[in-house]
Amino acid sequence: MQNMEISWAFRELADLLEFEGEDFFKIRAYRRAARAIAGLEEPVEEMYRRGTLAGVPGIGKNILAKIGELIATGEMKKLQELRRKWPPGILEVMALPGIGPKRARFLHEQLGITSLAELEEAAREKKVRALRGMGVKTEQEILRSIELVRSRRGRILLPLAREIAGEVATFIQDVPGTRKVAVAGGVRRWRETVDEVRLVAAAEDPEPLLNALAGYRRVREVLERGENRIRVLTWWGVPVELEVAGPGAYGITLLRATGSAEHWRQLQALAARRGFCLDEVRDGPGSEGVASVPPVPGAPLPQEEEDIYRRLGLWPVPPELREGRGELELFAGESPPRLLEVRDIKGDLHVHSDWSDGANSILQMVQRARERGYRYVAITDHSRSLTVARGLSLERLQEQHRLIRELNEKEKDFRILTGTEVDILVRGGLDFPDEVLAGMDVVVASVHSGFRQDEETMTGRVLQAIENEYVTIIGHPTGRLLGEREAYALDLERVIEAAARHGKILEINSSPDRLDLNEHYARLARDCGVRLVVNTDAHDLRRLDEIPYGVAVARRAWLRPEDVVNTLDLPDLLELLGKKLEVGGYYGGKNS
DNA sequence: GCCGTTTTCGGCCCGACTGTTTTCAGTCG
Repeated sequence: MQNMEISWAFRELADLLEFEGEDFFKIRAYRRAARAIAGLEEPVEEMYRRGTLAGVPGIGKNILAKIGELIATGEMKKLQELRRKWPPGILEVMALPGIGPKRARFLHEQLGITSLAELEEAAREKKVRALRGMGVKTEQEILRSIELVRSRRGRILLPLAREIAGEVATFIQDVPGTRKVAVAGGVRRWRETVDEVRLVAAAEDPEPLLNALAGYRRVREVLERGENRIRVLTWWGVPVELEVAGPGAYGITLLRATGSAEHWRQLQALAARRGFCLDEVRDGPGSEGVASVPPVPGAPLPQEEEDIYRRLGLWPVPPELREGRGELELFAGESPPRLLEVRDIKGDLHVHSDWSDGANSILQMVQRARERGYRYVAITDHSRSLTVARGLSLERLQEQHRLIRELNEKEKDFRILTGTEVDILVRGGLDFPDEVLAGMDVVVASVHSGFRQDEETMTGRVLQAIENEYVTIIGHPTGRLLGEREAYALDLERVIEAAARHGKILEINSSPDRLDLNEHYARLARDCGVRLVVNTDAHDLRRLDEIPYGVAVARRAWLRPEDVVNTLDLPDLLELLGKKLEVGGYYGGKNS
């Protein structure tokens, strides 16, 4: 059993117990265990067998026993009981913004609500507003939330999609007859969210591969099947489509299956102008290899994507850029553009530690950053107002910075930058006074409160932060949480314009549920002369490794290394930040 | 539920906001 499945089981257990009104701390313990399991780097099964699982914080006697049960039987009795007891739809109701366990329970008791559809009907019939403690506003809010949930239904975040794609691809790779297999579709293009996983394989005979996938243990049902294509619904509720191409048609099949549809259409048009024909590879015998770019007499059929691009007079277009937004022109020049790559990143300027709500110590985060090949990392814990995140008081902040200066004296070839993620307060202004901010290397200013303010107010808050001379970076500028929370009302064009004017850096937050700024605004910002930074906002070691998600956003925004400040070497970065290079002693604030 | 040179029992996550009330319950970050 995979870590993810075990983690999910505990999450579901926690959700159902919450609906039942079980003790808050017990629920939190299950959630913590779920997170801990998801964050493990080794397979839980192995750790369980070796006896090392008991040492993981958050996993005690009881949870360990439940994990043992899951590993041995594939089931958890307690969870099964709860699943029998409550209809599955109640969890969706409880997940609605504004609806928690109490209200979900209340709606269930009063109106017999067991699903979103039933809740929607009740709200439309104005039955919700009649309940004690609810009114017209709540009812309308419920209808709006249901609509939002509907619009994103079936879409999943990239990390899960990549995990599914990787697992199924590995499985197909091992099927006898498979020559090669690749991930295609939106996953390969690094889209923010996807609604399916697409794979392309090369084999002489598609049959064994299609059969294998149809019988794969994580496949719930076969949705469609053709001669060389199969679409299945997986255990995760995500459709997976596998297309098998004959060896001669692999490249073109992969190209088409990667998309986007618009990119493919433009390629076809370009091919037509050059007297080629990019055909669909169709189902059915005889179609393999017909897939064409044929008419260069004597030339071999292009086997790989790259060959097809070259035949069309283009540099191979990286998958992230294949959106039909002008990339063909970009890659038609004398030399291909040099886009940002993960290996260009020399440090992370937004990282949390266990001084606030991070899970790991400064030294652990630094060690991991070193392992990634970074030359610097900024420790930017939360500021004092964010009490839920154990925001640092002035005293603790200064203590932390003293510690960092000491640590830096021992570090060679690496620099820990002092910093803060300072709250942009509800009524404007920052959570630390200027003279404190002045003494730090990196000041990330972010909004964590008052999300529902109107656009004018919110934009004013952010502009005020940009105008503060000690702020270096605006963190996760729009505050969106993919699939959970819309961006707050913000006039981003004014923000970008102000950032350009004041020389402030805008963040591309790599957290896969944020990706904030998104590719469109990142590109706009760059075009307006704003520098960007790709940060992880990591709260634990593993999340330091999420940098490729942010880099993918940057690439989809066509950013080059020089557009992104954390590709700079330390001296150049410090110069940009207006800081001196020498180690220690540069913490010049009044409070040092 | 987990955890512990403050404890094997009693802490763990608190303050603000919202919509509903007319003093508060529920939700959220």
